[in-house]
Amino acid sequence: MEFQQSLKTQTVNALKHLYNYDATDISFEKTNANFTGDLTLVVFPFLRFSKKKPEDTANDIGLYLKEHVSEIADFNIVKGFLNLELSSDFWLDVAKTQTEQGIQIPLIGKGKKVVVEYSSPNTNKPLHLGHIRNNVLGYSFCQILEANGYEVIKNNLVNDRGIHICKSMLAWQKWGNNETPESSGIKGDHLVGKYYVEFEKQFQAEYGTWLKSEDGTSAYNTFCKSPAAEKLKNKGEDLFKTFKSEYKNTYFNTISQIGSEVKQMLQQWEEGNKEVLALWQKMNAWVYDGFASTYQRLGVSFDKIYYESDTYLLGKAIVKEGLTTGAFYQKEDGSIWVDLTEDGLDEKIVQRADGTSVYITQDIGTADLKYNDFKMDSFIYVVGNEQDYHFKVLQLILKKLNKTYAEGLYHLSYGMVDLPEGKMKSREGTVVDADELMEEVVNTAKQQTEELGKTEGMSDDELKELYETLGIGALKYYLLKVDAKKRMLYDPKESIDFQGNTAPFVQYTYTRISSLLRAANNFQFEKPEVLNDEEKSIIVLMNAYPSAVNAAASNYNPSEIANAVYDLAKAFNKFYHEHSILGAKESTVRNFRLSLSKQCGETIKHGFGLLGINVPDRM
RNA sequence: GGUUCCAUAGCUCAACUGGAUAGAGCAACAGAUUUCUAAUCUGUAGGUUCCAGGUUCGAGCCCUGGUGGGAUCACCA
Repeated sequence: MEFQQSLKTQTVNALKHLYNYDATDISFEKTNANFTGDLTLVVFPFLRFSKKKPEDTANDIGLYLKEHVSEIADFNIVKGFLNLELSSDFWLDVAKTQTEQGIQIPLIGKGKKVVVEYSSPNTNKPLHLGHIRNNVLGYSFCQILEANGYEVIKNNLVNDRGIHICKSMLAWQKWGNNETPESSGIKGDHLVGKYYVEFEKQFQAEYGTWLKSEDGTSAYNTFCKSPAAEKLKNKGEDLFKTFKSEYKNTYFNTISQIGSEVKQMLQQWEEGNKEVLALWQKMNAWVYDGFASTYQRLGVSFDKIYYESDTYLLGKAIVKEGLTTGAFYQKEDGSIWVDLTEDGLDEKIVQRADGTSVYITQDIGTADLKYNDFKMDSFIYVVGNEQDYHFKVLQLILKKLNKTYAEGLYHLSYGMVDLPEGKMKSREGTVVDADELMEEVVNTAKQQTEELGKTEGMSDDELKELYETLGIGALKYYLLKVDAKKRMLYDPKESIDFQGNTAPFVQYTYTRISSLLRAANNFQFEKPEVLNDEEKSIIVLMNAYPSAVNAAASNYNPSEIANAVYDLAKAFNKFYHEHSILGAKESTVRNFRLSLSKQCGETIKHGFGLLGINVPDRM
C-alpha cells in the first residue's frame, strides 16, 4: 500500500518534471498476464501534454521512475502501455511482511455502524433454495463488513403475522387432528408448511367447484365480453385459464367460504382473541424450532430479531407526523397517500381508509425503530430484486419525512435462483426445500469421499463433521461465487460436483497445505536468492487479497472474495505440483516454500471464513 | 403499455468499473502418479461479447435505437 502511494507520487513528479503537467489522479493496473511486468501505467492520457508518440512518452516516464523508485528493476513498453517490473527483493519483502504480520485489511469501515437485515422468513412455510441464497449472502456480507472494521448488527425481521399464517392455523384446526411435531415426527416448520399447502388445496377445490357452478359460469361469461378478453382472444390465449387466475383473488376476498373463515381468524388475532393467539403461539413455536436447526446447519446467526407482530403498527405514528409536515396528504375517504411523481414514480398509499397500515408503512416504522435502537450509519436490506421498486419508494419516503438516516439505506438486491426446468417460486410448486437440499449435498460428499477411500484413521464423528463441511461448503460456495445481483441457475448436478471451481477443491487445497505443515514440523521464514514464477504468482495473489476484501465490501459482493480465493487455490496446486516443497535441496528454499504454503493456507481459511464456509484439516 | 434489470465459448460463470491477444470451470479429445494427499496438474479444440449506429487514442463495459428474456407497476406481504 505504502509502495503504491509513493509510486503514484513519483509518477506525478515525473509528469511535472518532464511535461510540466500537474496530474491529479494517477492509477496503476495489474499487468495483464500475457505481458511481462507487475504494474502497468497507461500513457495515452498524457500524450496531449508530452506531445510525443506513445512509445516515447512511456519511455520518458519509465526512465524517470526507474531512476527514482528503487523497487523498479526494469520496464518495458508495448504501444502506450508502460509495464513496470518490480524487483525480486520487493516481492520477497512482501512475502516476509505477510508471514510476519498475517493478513492486514485496511479498515475502511472503522467507527461505522451498520445494520444488515437478512433472511426475513415467513412463519407459514419451511425455507427453500431462494432463502438459502439470501441467508448465505447476508451472513457472508456481514462477515466481510466486520473484516473491514464496521460494527455490524445482524438483523432478522420475522414475518410472523398476517393472512398466510392464519391459513396454516385454520387448516390445522380443521384437518390437523391435533398433530404435533412430536406425534408426527415432522420438523416443526415442515408441519406448519404442510397445513399451508393443505389450505391451498382445499381452497382450490372449493374454487374449482364454484367455477363450474352457475355463479362461476356467469362470472366467466361476463369476463369473456370485456374488452381485455377480446384482446386475449385475438392473441389466441386460453381465456378460461386467464380468468381462473385473475379472478382468484376476487373469489377469495368476496365469495369463498374458507376465505372468509381465514379472514375472520386474522381479525380475531388482531383483536387479541385468546384462543387464536394461543394457537398462533403454539404453531409459531414449532416453526422457530424448525428454523433454528436450519439456520444452525447453514451456519448463520443473528444479533437482533424483530417480530412483525411487535412492529406492524409502528409506522402509523410516523404517517400522522408526515401528514402534519405535509409530506403526505389525505383523500376524502380518509386514506393517506404520498406523491412521488416528481421523482418519476407514482402516488403510493401509506394508510388505508379504514386506518390500517400497508406493507410500506410497516417498513417505515421498522426503519425508524432500527435507528432508535442502534443509531447506525447505514442499514442494508438483503432482499430479492423483485422488491427494487419497493425499496426505492421506501428511501424516497424517508427522505420526504426528513429522516437523516434515509441516506444510509441500501438495498442489497439479489437475483432469483432458477432451476434448469424453469423458475423456482413457492407458488408454482417447484421449490427445492432447504433441509432436503442440505441433506442431499452432505450425502453426496459422503459418497464421493468414500469412493476416494482416504478416510482411514478418522473416527465416525470426524467423518460426519467432514461430510458436513464439504457438503454445506459446496452448496454455499455455489451460491456465493456468482455476482449477487445477477439471476443465477441452480443445477443440482453441478452443485454437488466437487471438481473445478467449487468449495471442495479449495478445501482440498487447504488440507493439502495442512498435511504439508504437519509433516514439516518446524521451519522459519528465510529469503531465497531467486524467485520462480509460481512462487511469485502466489505472493502476488496473496498481496491482492486484502484489496479484494475491500472491493467486496464496497461493491456489496462476496463473489469477489470467492474468486480471489479460488485463484489462489489454483495457483497453489500448480506450485505444489511443480515444486517439491519438503524435498527442496537448500533449506532456505524449503523454508521459504513452507512459509508461502502456510500463508496461503491462512489466506484460504480467512477468505472462506468471510464466506461462512469451514475448512477441514484433513480429508 | 410505463419503469427497471439482464443478454459473453455447447453449458455454468469471470473480466479489477473505459485499456493490450475477452478468461476459468464443466462437458469433449490427448497426456502426466518411484511423490509432501491425483478431489491434482499439462496440452488441444471451442468467440462477429444479441443486432445496428454513435462517443474516443481505445468499447463486452458509456450513449441512442432495435430484438429477446426476467422483475415490477395491489388499499398483498
